[in-house]
Amino acid sequence: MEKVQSVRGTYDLFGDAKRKMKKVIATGESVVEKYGFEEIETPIFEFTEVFARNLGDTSDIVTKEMYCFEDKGGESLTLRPEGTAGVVRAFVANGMQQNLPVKFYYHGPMFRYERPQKGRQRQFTQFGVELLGVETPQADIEVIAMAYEFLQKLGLSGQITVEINSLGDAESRDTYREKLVAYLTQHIDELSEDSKNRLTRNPLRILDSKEDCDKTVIANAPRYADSLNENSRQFFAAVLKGLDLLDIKYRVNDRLVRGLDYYSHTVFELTTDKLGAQGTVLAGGRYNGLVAQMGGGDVAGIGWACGVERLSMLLQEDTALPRPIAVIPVGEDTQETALQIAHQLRLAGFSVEQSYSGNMKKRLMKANKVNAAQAVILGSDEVATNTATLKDLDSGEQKTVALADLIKELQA
RNA sequence: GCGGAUGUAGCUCAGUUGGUUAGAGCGCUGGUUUGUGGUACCAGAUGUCGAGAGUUCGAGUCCCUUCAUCCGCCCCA
Repeated sequence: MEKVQSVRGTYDLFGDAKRKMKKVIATGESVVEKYGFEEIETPIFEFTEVFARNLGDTSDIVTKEMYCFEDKGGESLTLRPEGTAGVVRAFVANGMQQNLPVKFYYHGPMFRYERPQKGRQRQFTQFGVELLGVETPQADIEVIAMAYEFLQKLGLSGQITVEINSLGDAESRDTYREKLVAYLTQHIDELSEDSKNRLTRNPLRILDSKEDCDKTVIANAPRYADSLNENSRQFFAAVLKGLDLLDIKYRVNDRLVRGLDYYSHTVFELTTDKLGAQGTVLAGGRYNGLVAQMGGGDVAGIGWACGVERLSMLLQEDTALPRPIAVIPVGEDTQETALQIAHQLRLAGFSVEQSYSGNMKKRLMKANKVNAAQAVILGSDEVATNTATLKDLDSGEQKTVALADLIKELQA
């Protein structure tokens, strides 16, 4: 075995990094369940078309980032690059239109063949929510509020900016696209090479280009808001009003367009400046056409997903494990008693570390290393009198207690 | 996919214009007498110097290739 390293862009997760990710997911679950969301688990791979057809032929995810493979039956399959398409597919496949609204959350690995950087892996974890069957702005408000509360509970709201925009309905989007393309075509010589390409492929993306020459052109570009029709305008206003009512701070960014084709109306991103170029930590939007596109009828949808690794990298403090109780036998003839006591304490709900070898000094050192709060010391003297020495490892104080009272003492 | 930087013990890093047995701190192991840790002191182990080829009497140091990480672009969570 020569290649012991993990494949590019993948990581072994353990220790503090793993604990932080668990904390992010557990926090997300507890928040989202209060809003009535239930967990769904869909397969980690799907027929390639599920992603190819629905994310948009022009998106980079589809054109160059998917892990596609053929199985032994000759089917083209793809490791999921994002969560929404799979959940919507499951929604349609299981006929869930009968019982709207449907609220799901999920978490698990996603795969994208990209160049790795900090906060960007080829296998990464997303936690996301999907709310299907609600057309009113109330859904947008609730879903954003949920995202906001989630980051608040993680202690991150202070370093996060909420950016929001509206792409409007299909009509508004088409109107704007035409206007924008017309404008940009006049200035095509001033655009960067990348943007010249995007002009035919995905012109909206030019709006958030980081190239200076693009920025100058964009500064005078037609504004998205001016292309929104009355319906779209009212919808967006209602969403913003709701956020105001809930005291959620946001910034309207009319350059914000999302990468995937299925978005309409509200789109939003929660970003930080602490992760370099990978500042987007949670993002989502409304996707009213997606269910119909998969043959599930006219059902509205909205959702978001967050990068669990990115969020956990923002968590400052090390996540502490619960402090165990160390059970320490002294001498050979006390081992069996120690085994029994450790077992009883565990049955009583305590977290117990048995040191497996060494003299008393060694075992106390190990107790210290696992951050034990108390040590139950069992020597032949103690065993002979049915007692144990209970030592507080913070203060160093110790006392003799009867074995019968041990659990009561530890609970105090 | 494009541009740039980096790669030396478990971790963070030092290593002088190429010159003999490659270093530090932290961590780890053992000890400072037999049943008392977290502090202190003493001792010890650990590296195919990312991998491969090359130049040279001699390469951790120079050239090339490759792999990986980091930064930026693209894109995105």
